[in-house]
Amino acid sequence: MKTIKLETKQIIYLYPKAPFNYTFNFYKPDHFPTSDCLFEKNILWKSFRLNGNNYGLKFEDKGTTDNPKIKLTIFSKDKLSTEIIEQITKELIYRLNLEEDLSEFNNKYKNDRYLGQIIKIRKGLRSTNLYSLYESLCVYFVLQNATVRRTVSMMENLINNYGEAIEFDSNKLSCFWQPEDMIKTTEEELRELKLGYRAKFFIKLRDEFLENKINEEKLREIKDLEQLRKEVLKIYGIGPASVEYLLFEVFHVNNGLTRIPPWEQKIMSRLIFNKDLIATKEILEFFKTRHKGYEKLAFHYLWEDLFIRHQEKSIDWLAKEIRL
DNA sequence: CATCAGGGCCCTG
DNA sequence: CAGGGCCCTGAT
Repeated sequence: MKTIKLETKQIIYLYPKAPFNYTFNFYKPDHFPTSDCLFEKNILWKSFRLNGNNYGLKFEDKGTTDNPKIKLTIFSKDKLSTEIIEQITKELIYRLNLEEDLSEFNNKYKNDRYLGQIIKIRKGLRSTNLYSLYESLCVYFVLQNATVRRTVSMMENLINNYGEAIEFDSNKLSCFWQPEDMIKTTEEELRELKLGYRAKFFIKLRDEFLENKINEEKLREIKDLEQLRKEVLKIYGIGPASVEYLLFEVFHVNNGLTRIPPWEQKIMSRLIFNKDLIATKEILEFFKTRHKGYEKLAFHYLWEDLFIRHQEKSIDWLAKEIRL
């Protein structure tokens, strides 16, 4: 894997719509570890690919929850044109969901028995995702039917074989591969990388992106939730479980929770009902009645808060559910 | 040494 | 719409 040094710097500032909690929107202890980002001392370094170019992003908090301001340093090989900077900015505003107005949600549930305390310390938490649609889909593939260790191993195999590495701001990070990096890749080759039955998903996904049959821009324009769901479910390898992640993380849809996968079921059973296992129907009903219109976002608040608390001080029952 | 479920999905009948 | 097959791994 070749390493590209990015030494040109460009600083810009991003102003998210308040409330926006910097730390809890960038610090994600629930995500499986990947070598494409690094979070330390409230700074996030992330490799970033746009239109075939590699960039290094460095995010720093320069504001408050009610008056948010993010300092972004873009590292690149060559000096960036104004157009490119605008393009990157626009893309980040979408992916980080910076224009989402959460005041109504945070106000509505500030006294909610389950969300109230969380909102108090983490208001402004929202659906954010620095990955492109293609990159997100690849992540959902390797999450399927696998525990953390296997997911990590599949991801590292893919990055080491098809990705690159960049060095910027004294950090070395790996970069996600893009569809064109897999142009000569065969299913057999992917099977050797221990991707198993998922191998054919990657081949089909590459082809559909290269033929522009999957177009992220066009999908973003679909405002009707059920139509969007129907459209993304057509993607080979994406079923009812992955589509829930996709709608919330990639397209920032806050409502419409329809399915709770087994692992989430166990954790929510304990967290909300203090029981070993509650029927998914009952969990869905919980969000539907209490947080109508914000089911997924409410789920996200509970989930993120739990994992942040776990990171700060280990929660025994949760530690047992995180299978390596 | 087997057998099996696991942060699911596709295909068949 | 139910159920079998699929890849690999660690647990039992």
